[in-house]
Amino acid sequence: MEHAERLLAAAGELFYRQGVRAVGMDEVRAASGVSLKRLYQCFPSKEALVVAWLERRDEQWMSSLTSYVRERGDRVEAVFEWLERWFGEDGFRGCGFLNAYGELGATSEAVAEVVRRHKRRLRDLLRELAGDDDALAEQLFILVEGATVTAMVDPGRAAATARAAGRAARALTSPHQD
Amino acid sequence: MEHAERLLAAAGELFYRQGVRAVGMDEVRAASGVSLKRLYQCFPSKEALVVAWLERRDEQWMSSLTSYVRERGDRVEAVFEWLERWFGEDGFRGCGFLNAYGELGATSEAVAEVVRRHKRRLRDLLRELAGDDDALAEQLFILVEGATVTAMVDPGRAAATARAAGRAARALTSPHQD
DNA sequence: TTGAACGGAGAACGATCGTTCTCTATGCTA
DNA sequence: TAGCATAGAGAACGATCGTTCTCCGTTCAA
Repeated sequence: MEHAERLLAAAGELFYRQGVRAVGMDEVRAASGVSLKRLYQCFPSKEALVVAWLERRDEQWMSSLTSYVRERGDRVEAVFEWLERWFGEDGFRGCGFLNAYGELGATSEAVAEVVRRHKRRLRDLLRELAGDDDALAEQLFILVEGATVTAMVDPGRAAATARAAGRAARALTSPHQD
Repeated sequence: MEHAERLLAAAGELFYRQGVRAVGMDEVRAASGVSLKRLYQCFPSKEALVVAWLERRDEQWMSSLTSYVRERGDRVEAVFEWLERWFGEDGFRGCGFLNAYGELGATSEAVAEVVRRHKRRLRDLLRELAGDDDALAEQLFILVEGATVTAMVDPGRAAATARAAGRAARALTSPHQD
């Protein structure tokens, strides 16, 4: 359906930029150009819209990161190059999943579940890039998460943050080589 | 004033557990036992209450972490031992500052500012523990932030997350010694 | 040309929000 | 005892929320 896509794009932009609870359904209607009646035909509640947004964001975010690192020979460093680009995008405001979890995770189990699923997928990708080294993958995951929230709070130094995390990743991946 | 402390304790618990916007002022009144009239005498608006909560939390959180590492000879590893304890506390739900920033940072400049100030203080402490090595301090900061949000989303593995971050910190601090 | 199904605009609804106001009881001062 | 300031309980207010409903114009089959 055409309308669902317009709704998800408009709602996602608003949710990400302002936080979920700060955005009313009428604001989604105005930004998407889809009538309120059809909005509720596509998504029976605001919670359903939020969950659908996060699922779509998971697919797009993971697919963008995955194809970037695939094109660069599955090197771990490519993850942090990709992060640096992402942090520099207009309107970057941290991890939409972590923000949604902090805001709604205690209230909505459906939101908490889709966030955990996204983080599991990210961890799986990092484990694969780490050659199935679970301990290293966990450290890389922590670096990615830490760099992302740090870049959110201090966007002026976001590029430096991504590079610092990338250097840490390199040191952890090849601890005896520098 | 006695009432302000009761209000901050009750409101902080609610804000941290449920998210700020999910908590109404009447809920704060009920949990604190302070009348609505006096609540607004102590804090002229909800935003003022939120900011005061974050400032108090900054003092308590930083002072708890600082005294813990001081008692252990200012070792960097002590930071991650402290994190592991924190993650295991009842009701742990990640970093209250990051959660507040994600929820309100785009709306309230006062909230954004107090969060940035708290993160600056944490970074300053880590820089001191890192012997004024800025690059190392930045990596330690990223590890602390990453471990905290990871522990929020997956509390069942929070202790393992803290230890993984601690091992990464050790490797980065003494890269040629293991 | 008629009529029935549909869709959009937006009014309406009940709930809840942050904030203020009213009312009454209490205690203190003269 | 009389009068006044104060405080708490909670009603009230206007705004806004998520959600539903009403109205009216359009489309298309017969």
